[in-house]
Amino acid sequence: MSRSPDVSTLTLNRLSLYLRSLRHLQEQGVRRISSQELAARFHLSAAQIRKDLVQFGEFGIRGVGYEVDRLCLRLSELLGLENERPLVIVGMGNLGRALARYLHFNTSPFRVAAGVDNDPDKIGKRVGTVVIRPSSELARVVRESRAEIGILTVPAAAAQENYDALVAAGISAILNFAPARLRVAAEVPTKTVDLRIHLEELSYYLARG
Amino acid sequence: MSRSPDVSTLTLNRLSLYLRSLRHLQEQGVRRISSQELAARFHLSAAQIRKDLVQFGEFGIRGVGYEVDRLCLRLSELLGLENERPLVIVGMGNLGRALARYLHFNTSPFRVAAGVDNDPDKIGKRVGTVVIRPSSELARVVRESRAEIGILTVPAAAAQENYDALVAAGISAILNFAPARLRVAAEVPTKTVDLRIHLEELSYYLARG
DNA sequence: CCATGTGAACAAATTCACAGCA
DNA sequence: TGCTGTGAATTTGTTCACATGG
Repeated sequence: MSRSPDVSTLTLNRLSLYLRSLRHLQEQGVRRISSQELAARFHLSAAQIRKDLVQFGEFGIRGVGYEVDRLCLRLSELLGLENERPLVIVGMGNLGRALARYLHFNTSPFRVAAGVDNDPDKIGKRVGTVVIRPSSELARVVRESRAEIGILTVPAAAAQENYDALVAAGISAILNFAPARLRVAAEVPTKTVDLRIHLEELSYYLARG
Repeated sequence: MSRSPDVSTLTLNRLSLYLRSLRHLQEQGVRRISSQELAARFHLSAAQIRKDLVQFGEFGIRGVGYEVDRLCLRLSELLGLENERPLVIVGMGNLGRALARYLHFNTSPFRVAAGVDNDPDKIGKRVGTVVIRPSSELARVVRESRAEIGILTVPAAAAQENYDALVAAGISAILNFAPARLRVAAEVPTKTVDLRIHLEELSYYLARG
């Protein structure tokens, strides 16, 4: 399979926005749209939309614009959203349990397929539709659930260890919520969502103007 | 008060990382550290550390490095982390409730001071230490709790409306979890954490390699 | 025609390499 | 000497403006 020329995270994240915007248009029955109008409606940049899209093919029609249905489909394929994407949550504390319920609803194709924790009191408890299983069985849980993406919601101190366990269990990508700087595996794309960093950024703006 | 030359989000977020790293060193009893060693230990870039820091003053000693205690203090001041920062959570669904508990522990100076929801069944219920109050009283809740930062955890469809309500209630900064493109108030720094976008990025990497 | 696709101009961010000071 | 602080070089990302083609 040909390795596409590296696409930046910024571009990729905008593709998600475009897709979301286009789906709104779809619901409104809009059939075609120009980059200019798309930009105007959703506060985006028209030139950037075109530049972003053209990296993946010529999806537009000169003089006309883009067909909404077609572009939705292509973006959805590009982002790999046509297949189910089972998730496994590692760490069923407050955040893990909330995500188990939250990601269950309206986040297709992502579906929480399993959850593990190392607290014996939690094992066997049910959250949403998943039953909590022991961290020691992570590899088996990953195999059985066919989970591809791991959600890491353990305390910072346990993050690296559980990250490594996910990698060893054969997971293909990881979304980390622990406020920790991970030593990541090169072959496992990893994103960290660090709430504290966001709060501290806002705090900075509060402190100075 | 002098408006500092604009500092980028990227720099600001790294300052948070530096502070966190330095606190680890502090606990280990390290008194001084060079940018090079700091970079090596936490997988950062030495030149970038220096560039980032020097925007805010000359904190280092040539030929020696940085004093850990002093730099911690300066960064903490810079980021406005010396004062309590009360938070108000708008939308006490799964995510809101989880954050109410999660942000309660070990996230000083951030402290969840209040939570509101518009579901009558939830009003008066207690989550962690906060009692859920009605969204209609948001302005009063903000005033009484002295909340400066609002955490927006409502469904996408209700995001703009609740965002506007937070602004009207006099909040100073907002952290938004709703997967929605907000029309933001220029004077209210706003950050969005969009889980779906992160998942879709990972999905892209799974689809191509 | 008119909106896409695109090279060239511009801007932002990072890295390099070294001058200068403790 | 050895590190910080810093201009210059490089890389990365965005915007502009127009040639191209349906």
